[in-house]
Amino acid sequence: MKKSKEKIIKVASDLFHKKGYQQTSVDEILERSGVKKSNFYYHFKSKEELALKVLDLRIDEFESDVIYTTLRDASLSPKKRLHKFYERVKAFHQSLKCRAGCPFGNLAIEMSDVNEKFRKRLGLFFERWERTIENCIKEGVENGDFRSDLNPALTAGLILSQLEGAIMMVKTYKTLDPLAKGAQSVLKLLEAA
Amino acid sequence: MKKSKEKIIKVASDLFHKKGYQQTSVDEILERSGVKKSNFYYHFKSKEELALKVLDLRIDEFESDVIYTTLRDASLSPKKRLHKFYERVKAFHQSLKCRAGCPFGNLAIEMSDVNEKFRKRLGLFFERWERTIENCIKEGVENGDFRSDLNPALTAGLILSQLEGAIMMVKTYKTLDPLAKGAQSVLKLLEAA
DNA sequence: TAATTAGGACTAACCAGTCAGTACAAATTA
DNA sequence: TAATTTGTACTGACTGGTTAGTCCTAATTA
Repeated sequence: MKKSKEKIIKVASDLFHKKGYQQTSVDEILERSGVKKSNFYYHFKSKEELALKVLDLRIDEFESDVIYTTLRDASLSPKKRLHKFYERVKAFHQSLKCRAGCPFGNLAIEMSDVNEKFRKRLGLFFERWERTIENCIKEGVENGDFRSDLNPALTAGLILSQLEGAIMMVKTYKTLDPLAKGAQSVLKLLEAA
Repeated sequence: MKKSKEKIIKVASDLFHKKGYQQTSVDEILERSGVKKSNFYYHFKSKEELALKVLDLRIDEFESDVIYTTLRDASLSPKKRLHKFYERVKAFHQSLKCRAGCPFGNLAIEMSDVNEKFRKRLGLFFERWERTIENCIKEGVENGDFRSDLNPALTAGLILSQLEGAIMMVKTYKTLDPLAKGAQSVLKLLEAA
């Protein structure tokens, strides 16, 4: 049941990531998923509705993915958490051969001026992500992993921005270097003296 | 004469920044510049050629803009240079009302997987920018503005990534906060003890 | 029997790009 | 100096393809 719907979502999720929302045509989603147009519009009232659904799903998946949950893995020290987080992010972009980039960052740049629904969802998502990093930093400051004079909230903002920018550079340079060096640099700067 | 060509470039430069390359139609450039299509194709052999021209011009302009040249302003201490640089970037995005984002970062994300010509130009541009920042950091390490254990190249990479990510967040949140807080955070972390 | 899928024809707007030809001024030639 | 050529800028009409989305009927499946 609803096999077509699932197939559409899967294909669309991949295409939106790799080509962006606006550059992915409904016809291409249809062709790749082997679903007929009439069936598509039976399940979704518009391309926008599909994309919003796909975004919500991607956010849910990511927030329960190891990459993300590593940040609150209580079995690891805050410093180790951050280190492992970066390793997993690197592995993800390696598996993408330095293409595509961050599904959320891409969409934020593409859609923030164009569609408020996308912008708001992405804004809330980034805020949650930032808070998750903030807690990790806070704990690290408390247990002595990180410099005692760090402002956790400010530092979390820096880490997330740096990460998104580094992924942009990975996509541009087609090397993992910006991510590897960025991680190294951040970890070094946060380190307790 | 060639007034049409200049008008096209001006209008296209603005539209490419605000809407992206692929989402800007030749027809819209024509409408806004009051130039006829046949005239457009007299001056440019394709939309791509125009966009490449526009990109080259934007890069040239930026590299001689105050925002950029502040980074090598020998009349200022390295720390002051960096501070002033962030202030000018903030002013730029304030003038854009937190919309549009970074013309180069946007294009890098949009085009790096799609068109090698764009990707290469942007890659070289980012490299030059990074080296400019690197020199500023190096000098700051030498004169005692910044921590003596900083690796200038690594730090420059971090600063540029963080900047691009922060601009992404500015566009998403529609506040200058990510840029303001990011600058504060970076300056603090680089500070000599 | 109700939900789902197939099939296909259609619309209206939009897309990048082409084409043959016009207008005019400056340079060249007779 | 008058006639001609050349180069630049421009125009309007057009092509072939793509876009998201609609409409309707019939078949299939849970």
